[in-house]
Amino acid sequence: MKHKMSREGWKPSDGIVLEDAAQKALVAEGNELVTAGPGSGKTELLAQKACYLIQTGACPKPYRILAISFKKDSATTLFDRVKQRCGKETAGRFSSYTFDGFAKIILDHFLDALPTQCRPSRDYELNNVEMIQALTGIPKQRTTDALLNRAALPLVGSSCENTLWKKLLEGTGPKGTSQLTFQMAFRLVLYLVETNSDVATLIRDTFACVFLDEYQDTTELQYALIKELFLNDRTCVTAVGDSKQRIMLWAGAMPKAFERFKSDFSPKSFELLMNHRSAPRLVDLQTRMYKSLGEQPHPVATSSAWEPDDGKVSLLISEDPSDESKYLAQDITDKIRDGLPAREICILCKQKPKDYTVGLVKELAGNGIRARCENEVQDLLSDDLVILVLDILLISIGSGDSSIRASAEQAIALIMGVLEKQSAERYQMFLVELSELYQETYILCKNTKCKNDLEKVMQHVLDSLGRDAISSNYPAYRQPLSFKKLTDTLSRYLWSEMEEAHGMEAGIKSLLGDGVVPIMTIHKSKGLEFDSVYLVGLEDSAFWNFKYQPDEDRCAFFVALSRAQRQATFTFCRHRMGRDQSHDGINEFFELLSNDKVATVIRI
DNA sequence: CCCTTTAAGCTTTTT
DNA sequence: GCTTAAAGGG
Repeated sequence: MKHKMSREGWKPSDGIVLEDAAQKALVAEGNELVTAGPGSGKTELLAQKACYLIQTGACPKPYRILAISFKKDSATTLFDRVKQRCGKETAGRFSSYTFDGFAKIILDHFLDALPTQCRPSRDYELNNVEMIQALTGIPKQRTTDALLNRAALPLVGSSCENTLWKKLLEGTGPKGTSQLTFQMAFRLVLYLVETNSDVATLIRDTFACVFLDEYQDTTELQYALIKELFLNDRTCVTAVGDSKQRIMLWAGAMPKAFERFKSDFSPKSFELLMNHRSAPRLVDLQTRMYKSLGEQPHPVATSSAWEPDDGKVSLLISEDPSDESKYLAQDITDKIRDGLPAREICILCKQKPKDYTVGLVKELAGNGIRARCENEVQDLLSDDLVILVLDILLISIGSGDSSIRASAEQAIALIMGVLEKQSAERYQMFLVELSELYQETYILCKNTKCKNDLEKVMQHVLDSLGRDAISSNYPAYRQPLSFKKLTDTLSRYLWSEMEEAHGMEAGIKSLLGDGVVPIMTIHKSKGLEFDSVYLVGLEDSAFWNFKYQPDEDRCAFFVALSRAQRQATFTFCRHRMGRDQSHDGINEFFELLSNDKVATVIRI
């Protein structure tokens, strides 16, 4: 085992050199608030800080580090980075959860400590939307949440919100399976730690350090839990975020998140001043927006890999979407023919991406390039089991590379409860079973003639893995009908891809997004980066809310712009969606882009 | 059944 | 703000 390193002697791993502010934030003790603009390398900072805390003993054994993110994606990325930077052993004391994942673990662990009148059944179901709708008779999730939120735990009295809670806790089926919304589960956890000091102490004594990712998006409820658990003189809380990228206010993010953290946690504040992502000319435009985004203007350093004049911002003004589509399609096609991968390009919209890009998608298709709204398939493709099923199909037809084979093998071993260490003999047997599964699946795939056949292949794969075993490894698949939903949707999507792409291999790769230009909303693009970004529809009708939420819409524009590494293009059409378009309401963006030091205006 | 008025959606994640 | 769906009146 490696011995403890001294704090002074510790150096970032993999030859990473952190900027000054990041280095200071890394070694600082106590609570911290880090402002991390786009491309500032906050994942790197958090990963290195985790390594530092564990390797120097600043987070002493047996304490762990807890990182909380909003998306699964960010949670896994952060964990993987820690593993990559400082190895499995160190990562073993690093927990990376989403807010809801963290809450669920607490709920599952301490469920019995809840008072009986608000205790869900052990086998509670989470976010079973249809069931919750059926029980409440309310179609909209947000209305349900708003009503349920009014109830005071532990549900004394019989107000209508308490009755609704009780109805959902009583749940469905003969055994009375409770039906919880995510918000209910979260509130139960908050109640638990507020009222049960044993539970709260157990959690506090597990984690010495807490990281809060994308802190600007924290909701009131999430903040209450963090404060309850980790505002004390032993836990060090590091909040990392950027108020310039705060576009979730409308969905419940705390308007004064940073002020609250400052006054409650009295943190040391740091601001990262590098932008490792974008070229100088794009960064120049980003910093010109600081003032209107409520931040003190200050220089932002770019990566030395860029030339000072690198980066290009354009504003494309056209009469109608067909001109626009032709121009954009040509630009995108040129890039792809020059060797830029389709995934390095992104087409962004403020809203309704499908409506804004029908013409462009057709035009690109004419050039042999596929573009797709990621919003539709994202849910499907962020499901681990879906990816596993697709990987199994790929491997079976002989198209899975070694990394896919390895990750599938690992996942299947986990499902089947086979551990390599446990018994080499047992593992050998498992490998034989695995190759049989691939063999059988291959034969079924070969005879796939319609969507229905495809569904049967998937059912066979699921049966071979064992549905119960899958359920215990993938909690979302404990719910009835979830398997049917998977085979249903996945076979529908895959079959249409296979028809278009002529064949299963091409179909799967295409469904996975290989060679496809992504189209998405600005909101979905948060946290991502692309070589070239096209924002289609810089028009009043897309920014209709600007009058009422100018700050948030400025942030949206900033988020779109800051996704781009090399090129950002904004488009305005005088005529779209069957009516005339204006930009009076969002003229500040046009003034910015009309400055010829900043952008090139193209009129066609 | 048709016309008018009213209300909601638009931008989201999480096991 | 503007579109669409639901609800209400004749």
